[in-house]
Amino acid sequence: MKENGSPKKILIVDDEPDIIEFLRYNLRKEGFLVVTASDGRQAITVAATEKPDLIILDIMMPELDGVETCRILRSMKEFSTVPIAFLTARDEDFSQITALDVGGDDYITKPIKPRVLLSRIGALLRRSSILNEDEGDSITIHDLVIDKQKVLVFRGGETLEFTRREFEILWLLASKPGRVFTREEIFDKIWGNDVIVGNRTIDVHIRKLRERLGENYIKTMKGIGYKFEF
Amino acid sequence: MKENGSPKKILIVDDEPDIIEFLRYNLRKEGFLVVTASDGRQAITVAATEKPDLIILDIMMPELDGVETCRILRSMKEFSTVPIAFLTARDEDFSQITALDVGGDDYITKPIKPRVLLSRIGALLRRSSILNEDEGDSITIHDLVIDKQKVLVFRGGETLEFTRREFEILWLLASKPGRVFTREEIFDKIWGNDVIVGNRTIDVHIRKLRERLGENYIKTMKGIGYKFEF
DNA sequence: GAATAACTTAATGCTATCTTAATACGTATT
DNA sequence: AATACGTATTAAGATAGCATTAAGTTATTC
Repeated sequence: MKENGSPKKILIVDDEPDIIEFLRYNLRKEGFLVVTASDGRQAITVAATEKPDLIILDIMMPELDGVETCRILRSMKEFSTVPIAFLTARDEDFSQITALDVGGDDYITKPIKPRVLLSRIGALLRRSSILNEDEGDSITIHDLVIDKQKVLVFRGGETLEFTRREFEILWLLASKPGRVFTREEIFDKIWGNDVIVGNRTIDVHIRKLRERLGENYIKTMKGIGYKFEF
Repeated sequence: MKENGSPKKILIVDDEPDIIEFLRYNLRKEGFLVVTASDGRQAITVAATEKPDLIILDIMMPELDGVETCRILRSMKEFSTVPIAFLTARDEDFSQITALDVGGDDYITKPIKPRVLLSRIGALLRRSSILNEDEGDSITIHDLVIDKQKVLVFRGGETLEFTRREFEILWLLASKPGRVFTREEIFDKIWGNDVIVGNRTIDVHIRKLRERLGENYIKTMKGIGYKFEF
């Protein structure tokens, strides 16, 4: 499975060297960059410096267990949306509820089948939000500078703030000015296949965007979709 | 979620009666017509007689598996464009690549969550519009550039806008310049089999097109149809 | 863990777009 | 020339699709 953008970096956190090696081998083979840590504390420092696109956390670890590590990572701004998968032995599944509660996105049970692992990882990476893609840091169009790193929009001297969803939609539309995005496309890219939101949700976000941006940037093409234009 | 046209017919193909019943129940509840088959061979005959609007195929089946069934269906003219979704257990994901290769439009993983299922199906059914086809981004003929991504037509410096229907018709005609499209063909491609519109509707759209485009692009072939020409 | 912000849903209203229908036009055929 | 057939034109009617608002949920923050 070839990815399109730059290779994704995956952080593996486990105290058993065998597991780490197994995962590293399989992930490297598929073109992922792999960094590792052997406990929670280490995981946090490695994560901070390496900025992985996805984190695989063993639940059972000395020092700081996976669940706690996840909680801490999630509390850090830069990891609030990075996909985190838990690794768990088949039977200690008490963890599933807690794990997902604490902001994990998936759990993978040992023994690990490579194909399953890769498919899950694929799904998680696809799901990851627009904001996590590394391509392009800012877009400048007309009088706007849309800065993805800062999640801010500048116009003249003023600075406009948007919420996450609003910004994601704006970024998507502005990434190809003039091109029309259908609602389907927008749902796909912003929400992915797992979350289902009602039909009017998107309109509300568009309205919020227009409220702050003015009426002249996002155009409705009735029956077709929305586009960015000035 | 109310549908507009006539109720859509969905063919479910699975060898497990439980799954069939589960799907049937959930789809019926949403107003779909449901027909079923328990293996690939049966699926093909049922499809031929029932002419479903969408097909859900289990991958793992005795006799003829989902992938093969899909390949056969796709080779039949009437099913070359009908959306086909694959059903697959979470872990047997080797199929994903093959499945999409062979002409499947989506895969749905078991266990099936009704809301996800319905949203996917909705997306697949909506997708069947000219504007959503991926093929071809723009057509250049004579002095026109017809841009499907932007849903715009450029001529010299000017930009011409069209509504959805207008653009769809223009795109259709311009996709094979010189060739005559009968009214029936146009109805088929633009409106599909479910919506029925009166036969003056098309004239009105043609007129709108000519109004913006000028008289020299779309030619009426009396008693035959319309064609794009300059 | 209460307060605040963000997101989603739901209800209602609006209007561009689509469709219909009524009439006019053109051109073959008798 | 009269008829028939198919298309053009127009304006009015219907509707799909979007906008807007407020209220309800769910996340975040302090």
